[in-house]
Amino acid sequence: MAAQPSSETGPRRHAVQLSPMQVPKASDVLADDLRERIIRGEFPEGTALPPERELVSQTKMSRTTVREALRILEVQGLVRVKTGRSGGAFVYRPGKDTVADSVNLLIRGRQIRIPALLETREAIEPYCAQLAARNRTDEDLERLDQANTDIAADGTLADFLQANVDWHIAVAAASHNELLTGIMLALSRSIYDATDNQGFVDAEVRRTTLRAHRTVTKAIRDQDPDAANRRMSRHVHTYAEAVLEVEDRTTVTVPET
Amino acid sequence: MAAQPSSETGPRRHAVQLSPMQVPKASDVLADDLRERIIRGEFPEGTALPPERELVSQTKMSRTTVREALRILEVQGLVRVKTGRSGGAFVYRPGKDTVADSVNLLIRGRQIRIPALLETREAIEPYCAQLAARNRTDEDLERLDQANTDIAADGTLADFLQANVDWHIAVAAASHNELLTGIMLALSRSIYDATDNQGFVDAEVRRTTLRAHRTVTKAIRDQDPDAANRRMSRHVHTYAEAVLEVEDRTTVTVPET
DNA sequence: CCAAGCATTTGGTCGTACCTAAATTAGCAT
DNA sequence: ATGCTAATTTAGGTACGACCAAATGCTTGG
Repeated sequence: MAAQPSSETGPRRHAVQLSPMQVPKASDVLADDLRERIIRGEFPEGTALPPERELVSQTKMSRTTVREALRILEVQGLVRVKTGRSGGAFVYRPGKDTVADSVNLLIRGRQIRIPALLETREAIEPYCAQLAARNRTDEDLERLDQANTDIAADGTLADFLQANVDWHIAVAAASHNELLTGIMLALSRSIYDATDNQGFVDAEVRRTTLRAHRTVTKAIRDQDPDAANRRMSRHVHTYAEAVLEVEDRTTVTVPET
Repeated sequence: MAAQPSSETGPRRHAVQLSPMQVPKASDVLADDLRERIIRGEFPEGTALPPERELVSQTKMSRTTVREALRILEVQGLVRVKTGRSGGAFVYRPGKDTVADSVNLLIRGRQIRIPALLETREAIEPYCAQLAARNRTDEDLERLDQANTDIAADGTLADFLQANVDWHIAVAAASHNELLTGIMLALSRSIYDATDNQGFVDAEVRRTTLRAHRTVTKAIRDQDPDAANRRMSRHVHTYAEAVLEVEDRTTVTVPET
């Protein structure tokens, strides 16, 4: 059909030059369009997109295509699909969960080591605490205190770790920076998973943690950004060192392949 | 068919109690399985999954289902699909791009403001510089120098911004922490987009930027983590203030809906 | 008035047919 | 023999059409 350039010496019938020709997939086109509208806020959160068959008749695409488009958006966390009558695809603004998921994928797939996780945390959390000290509201303080009492309560290991994570997240939330909060959320989940069956958390660690949290919380309450930063920095650094020490002792077994 | 509990006063035929029953979607099951295998490294990067029709006969699922599963993995960046003979789904390890994409979604969808972006950068980059000073190799230094000469060259605005981003990414890369690098990659892209048509970059800004980059680069070369952290902190903070100043002046027009 | 059962809406799965893209192979002309 | 063209083959992309399963709403009988 088309005249190919064949080679430099070939007889060029026409001087037309075409780029390699990119034919986007129909489902991507639909997905891109819907995504753009969702992000622009054209549909408020929670509204239902038209049912699949309706979209079919509107777009003149096949149902297969429409469904693939919806699936793409679902994976990206832009819609949630419910079955049944008055079901359908409901619009959600992209959330921190999506970021957390992809970070987790990165971590697991690239075999990111715990040290790297802890380093990242050391980078982010002190600044979070600093911002928290500047921007915290009274509700933020309540959440922090709640997490601290949960930590103080002698519960199971899982309880302790959860309360621990809650506190760190609360600090991030108190920074009132959604992006930082999202990243911390992702990190926390992964650090939790990595630290879970690492059983180095004894009573001593718990007490130390609680004390550190209290001092940081106080700095945040007193709106002392500098102290908050410094103390948090110290805390996460100490924690990291403790974890790494255990790591080194346990690194005999590398579960690979 | 099934005996419903109907109400508390109803005649319970049997004492059996069932949880609300969650039936995972077939495509999700397949996707989960494949994802798990990919992440575990069962298939080395670049290998082709069996063709769709082959998967159909293996899994006894319909082609629709198989295709949806593949689409999910594609969106998550775990496979790339090529058409044509000897095409198919090729395995890729999850990369930083995926994280960058989701961060961008979060930023655009949640209308994250530039200040929040800059704050996040202020949190991460100094520590990146610190790690870079500790872990940098000679190749890292080469990339940094290259970016700096690119910045020095009097090019277009886009050229300058690109070179600027390259340098910051190079710093992150020199930290040899893939996670931090991934996050910085995502941030840079977004900051680039946000700063692009903000036209506050004049010759003065360029000169200041170059000077700051040089001092940080020197600290990294000299393997002085403390200085690297301090100087980078100063640099990004200054830059942030400059951007915010322009922001305040320009905030007259808020292009919304 | 209320609950059991039916009907409807809407997503989920399946199967088949056909189109299109890309690589290989066969064929034809020089 | 060479080199271009055309057919073939393999794979994904799209389109219908049918039917299943779940959730809700509606109706009807008590």
